Amino acid sequence: MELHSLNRRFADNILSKVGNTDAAEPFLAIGRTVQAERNERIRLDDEWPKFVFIGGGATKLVAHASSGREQIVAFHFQDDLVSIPSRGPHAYYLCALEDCEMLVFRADKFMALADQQPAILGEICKRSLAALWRCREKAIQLGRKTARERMANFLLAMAERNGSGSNGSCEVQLPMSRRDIADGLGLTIETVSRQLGELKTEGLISTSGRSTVNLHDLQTLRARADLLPDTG
Amino acid sequence: MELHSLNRRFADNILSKVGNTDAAEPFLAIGRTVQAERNERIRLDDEWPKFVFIGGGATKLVAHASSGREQIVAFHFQDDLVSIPSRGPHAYYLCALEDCEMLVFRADKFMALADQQPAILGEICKRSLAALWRCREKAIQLGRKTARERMANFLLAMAERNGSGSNGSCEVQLPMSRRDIADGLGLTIETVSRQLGELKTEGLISTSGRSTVNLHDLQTLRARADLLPDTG
DNA sequence: CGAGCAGTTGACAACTATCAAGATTGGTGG
DNA sequence: CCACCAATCTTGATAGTTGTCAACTGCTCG
Repeated sequence: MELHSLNRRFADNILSKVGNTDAAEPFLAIGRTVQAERNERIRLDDEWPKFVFIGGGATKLVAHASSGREQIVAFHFQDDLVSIPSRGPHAYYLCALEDCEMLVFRADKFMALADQQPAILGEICKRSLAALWRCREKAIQLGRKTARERMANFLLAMAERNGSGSNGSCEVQLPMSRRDIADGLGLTIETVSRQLGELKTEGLISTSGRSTVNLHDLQTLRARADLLPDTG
Repeated sequence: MELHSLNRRFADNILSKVGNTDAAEPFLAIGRTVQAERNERIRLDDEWPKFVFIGGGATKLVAHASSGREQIVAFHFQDDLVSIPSRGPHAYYLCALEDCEMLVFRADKFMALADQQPAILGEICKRSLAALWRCREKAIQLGRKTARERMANFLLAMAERNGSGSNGSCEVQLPMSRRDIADGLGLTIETVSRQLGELKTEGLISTSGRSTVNLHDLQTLRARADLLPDTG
């Protein structure tokens, strides 16, 4: 992706409702363009909260506690706007799952500009609330679900995002390693591996290579995820 | 708290930056005043996402999965603005920890009004992001902390919010039951009780009655919470 | 084709949940 | 003011799930 294309994409996604294309300039002036390779951490000083616009690629937002334990707090993909706090009780960093391109803004400056454009503010608001809702769903998973339920839920979520095929069966490409899955679900890689093994044994899924998973019985998987029925 | 006072409080907290006191009227027109007693669930139809302004009292935002398992996703107190999604993978409800008074808004109508007042939009934005950051911290706890660490962290957080006394020691009033603590930390009440017991045995805390806890050694508790050191 | 890393599997330990009694607490009514 | 009651909390014994450590297997990519 060329620079021009990144800026364009940012304008289209975040500033689209403004109508005035000049609106992009002050934002681009305070934004820093960053390219990151697969598995590269995006360097962000801890001093200021940031907003990061993902122009292309997939990223994980990781928190680390001491003792080397890490928790992936969210995955973010093309066109997402990620809010990253400065270092608090835990330190956060953004890491590329695949080659990425992004725009990094100091949050205070970004908000100062947004304050002058209600449409942009509304967009940020909408996205923040969506992120909050997703984060709550993750909290429920981490607090009250078994390894089996988390795994089923994860596979279904991936299928919804980028699964192909339908009528009860579905092929999914996992863009992340077992470690990332584990860090996202609050489990260990061994437990993830074992859960996949059990699902295979039961015939609910099959795998080929490291990243391809075939879901054979979405309905049973949904039951395993222990979500609420559609109505009730 | 009288009605007038509730409306006033809403205006002061959420609309304060507008300057124009007439700005409150359209909001109050679409808001529903709700009183709730201790342990009462606030009835919210599942149809629409909501914003709830807490005029007074303390509340818990609870998600329930099937199997009767519940996870408290956040506690909210006076002057907080709570965003509640409509029923998704899990159902949410707001519940009063003590007698409460609040204003309930349909989120879409609320946002439509806010869109016309950048200052209000900015305020919502700021609060949403703060809620997101808190939620992420909770996710880390639920995903990667032991019962002991969660308990220490919880006590310290409560101390920070409403603890009295200082110089290494601190008295805290817990406004919630053991069940609520457990549901907030993703544990069972028995585990919560045992963790408190251990902390007592070690002399780090002492309790009197059900809700008073004395923290005797904040520094050691902080170490127990496994948070990052202040600089690192 | 082989090296190195990612993933799997197994044995075991640790932690937390579950089930089941008891013990406190704080409020109520005598 | 005291005794009692129901609810809440604590404690104990046990089982189940997940983490830890270690060995092994199988991808991928040079």
